[in-house]
Amino acid sequence: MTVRVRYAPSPTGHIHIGNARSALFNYLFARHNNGTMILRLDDTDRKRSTDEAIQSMIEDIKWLGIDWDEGYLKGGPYGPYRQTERMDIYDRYIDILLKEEKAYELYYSEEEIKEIRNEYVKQNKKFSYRYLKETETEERRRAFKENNKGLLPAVVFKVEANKEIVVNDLVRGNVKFNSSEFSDFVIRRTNGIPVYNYATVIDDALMKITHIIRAEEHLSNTPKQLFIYDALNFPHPLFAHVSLILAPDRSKLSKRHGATSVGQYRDMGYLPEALFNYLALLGWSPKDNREFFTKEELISLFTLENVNKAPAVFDINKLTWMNHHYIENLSSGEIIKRAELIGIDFSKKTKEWWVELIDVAKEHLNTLKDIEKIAAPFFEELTFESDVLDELKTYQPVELLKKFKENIASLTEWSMQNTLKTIRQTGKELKIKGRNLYYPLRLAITGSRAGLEIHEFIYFIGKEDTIKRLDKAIKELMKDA
RNA sequence: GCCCUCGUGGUCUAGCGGUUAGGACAUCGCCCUUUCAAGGCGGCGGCAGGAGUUCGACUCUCCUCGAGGGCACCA
Repeated sequence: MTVRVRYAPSPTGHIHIGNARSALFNYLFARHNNGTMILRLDDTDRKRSTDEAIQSMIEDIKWLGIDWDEGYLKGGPYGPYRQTERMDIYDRYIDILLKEEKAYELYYSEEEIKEIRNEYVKQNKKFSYRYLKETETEERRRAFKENNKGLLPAVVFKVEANKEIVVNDLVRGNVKFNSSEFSDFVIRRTNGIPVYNYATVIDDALMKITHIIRAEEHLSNTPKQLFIYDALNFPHPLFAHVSLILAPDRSKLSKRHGATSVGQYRDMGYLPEALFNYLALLGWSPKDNREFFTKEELISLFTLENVNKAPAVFDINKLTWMNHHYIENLSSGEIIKRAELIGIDFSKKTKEWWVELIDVAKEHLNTLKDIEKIAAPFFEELTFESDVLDELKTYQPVELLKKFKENIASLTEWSMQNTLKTIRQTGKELKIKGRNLYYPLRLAITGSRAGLEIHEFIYFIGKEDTIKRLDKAIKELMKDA
């Protein structure tokens, strides 16, 4: 049996981190088993599934490094792969269910149902479509047709009472439900569009999906889907319900927690290989103490047995640490290429200048965006925040700055090595060393507490600018002396 | 309310009846006699609780508690 898995997002914009991990697990599982990865668009929510939304979803998934063999944009033997293009197929099976009396048509509008349901809730009575159907009159049917032009009666699936149903789940074992916990449910709306729990079954069955790997939030609805499999005599697929990714406060990761989409992480300067690696390790473990894996290694190691049952908190700190590692291992040229892709501007200096800068700045970069932070002082006038100035004063650095200016001015051969030598030389002459030597120079020349090593910074801004900056700092310090 | 799932340090995890409970991120300290950062070394910190079963439970069973998810003409 060849493995066939699918990623079936509802394209409503950028891919959510949780969905991205589902896609990732499907992808790894497919590749590990030499199976087929299918991309299907569950776009029955027409309001939200715009063309732009589909575009950014495709961009995100490709950027992350996930590709697929069959489906949207690729075609295949079981198409079309967009639910909105499969309406005739859904209708065909609706007809079968209706004919076999496994479903029924209900002549109530959505609004009417809502009202009735509210009424029932108020009276503490249990709502059921079945009762409505049993008490439905010929008169109501006639009235529905007359009053609801263009609308069809809803189609409701009949749930048989008191049947045990088990979800065969590869990560949770056999999860048992009793059908009496469920009541009849709508499978086709009055507007003719089928509902998720129905459409997904038709698609998964017809597309011969063997393993459904998806988030745990779907587990409780799986019995409903299994009822439909059974009603249509479709063989059950195997399931793998993967735990949710949680925010630091242990609730479901949502917009109020900050960045939650793949696109946002790309724009913040995270590398796809870092996100890929990090996400793979969230809820899955190779049972090994290593942390860094290439895509190929993950593919060869990935199995569903090693998927974790407990939900996992998304930790941006660890992602950032991982990202730093991946950036540091890229060549400076490659880093620039990647950074250009997210719109970082390299036009103010030559390519050579940037490569040289990034060669030494690499180890400071947590994200690609940090390049802007590190480069900013080169393009901005030197200014002093009052607290930085106060701190600088505590070193009483005027003599040091003057001496250093003198030494740097007489430096003939401009190199990183020599700027460092000049600092040491100045220190020796004044008998200052360590933090007392380097830190005031850093504060005076950059106006900032962090960044490149100070001799590197001096090298990159050049002699003239260094002297100008020293003058400015000295002037600032003398002001209220 | 009903149903389902889960529970190892702050976080991600290894462990599948006998371990000084291992690793990583974060945090703290030290070192790198040259700063911040990076790096190296080290420290703090954990089996949710209670009953069983067993010579012996993080590991097996039950209960409690806690967390999350589902119960839509959303997906």
